[in-house]
Amino acid sequence: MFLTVDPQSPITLYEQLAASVRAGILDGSIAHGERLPSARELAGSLDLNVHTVLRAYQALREEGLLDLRRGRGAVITAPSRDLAEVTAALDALIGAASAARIGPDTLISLVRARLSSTQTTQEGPR
Amino acid sequence: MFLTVDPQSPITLYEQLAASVRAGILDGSIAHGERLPSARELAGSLDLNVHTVLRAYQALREEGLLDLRRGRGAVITAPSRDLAEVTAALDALIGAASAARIGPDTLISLVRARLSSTQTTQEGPR
DNA sequence: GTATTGTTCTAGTTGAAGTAGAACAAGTGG
DNA sequence: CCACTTGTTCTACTTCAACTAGAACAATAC
Repeated sequence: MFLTVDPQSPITLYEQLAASVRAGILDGSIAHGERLPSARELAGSLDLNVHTVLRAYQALREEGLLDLRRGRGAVITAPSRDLAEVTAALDALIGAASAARIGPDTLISLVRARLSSTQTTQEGPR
Repeated sequence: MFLTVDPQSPITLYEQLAASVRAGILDGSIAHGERLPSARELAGSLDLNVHTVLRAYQALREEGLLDLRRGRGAVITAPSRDLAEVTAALDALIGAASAARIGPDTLISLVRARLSSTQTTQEGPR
């Protein structure tokens, strides 16, 4: 399990951490049912404040990816997914954007616009 | 030309405005060579500060989408693109993500990760 | 020349993010 | 039962980017 964070990034620390966990869940490096390090522990090893870690954990819980309970810690509730199709679609998108000379910011804007115009499907297992 | 901004959005105002212009360029509602409203004018109609508008303009210039000059204003330097393939790829991605029950935040994270791992192609005309 | 418009500067406010420490409650494990 | 762990909640403070505000300035248009 490789959870990392870059203090220099413009993206907030808790968001980076959450993204790191999401990625781990997706690619299977963090398995369903697995327990994440305790907030205090992870805060220590990443040199973050406990509250920052907890904020990431709570964001993940709101997405239905994590189960948080006192005394027990943070347990993954979402299964790994088959990413083959998503990865393929993603590659196709990056390729098409590159061909059309569309920059990173523009592409992110496009994705966001499409996402917000669509009904947001709740994440996690049924 | 529909440039809008939502003060309630978590996304910064200047970034929203920049995204709005990028979208307009892409779909052709803002043509190559067209002149955007002056910063003061746009600030007035969007109820923003002049500096906020200028910040958006300057971001777009750094992306090679805009040409800024005193007295003349902001002129689009980037041509409209053929978005057919990009849109198709984007739809495919959204579909695949939805099928895999991947949420908006996770998808954005994925796209970002893919973008930063790839060489960022400079935007705009050659 | 005059008006327009981006550029640059100083200065202040606001709010989210992050840090810090403490007390508390629910669960674990002996 | 008891000690320990761990998330929850609370207050308080710092920091920094975003935003606002106003002014002076420089290049361009007409």
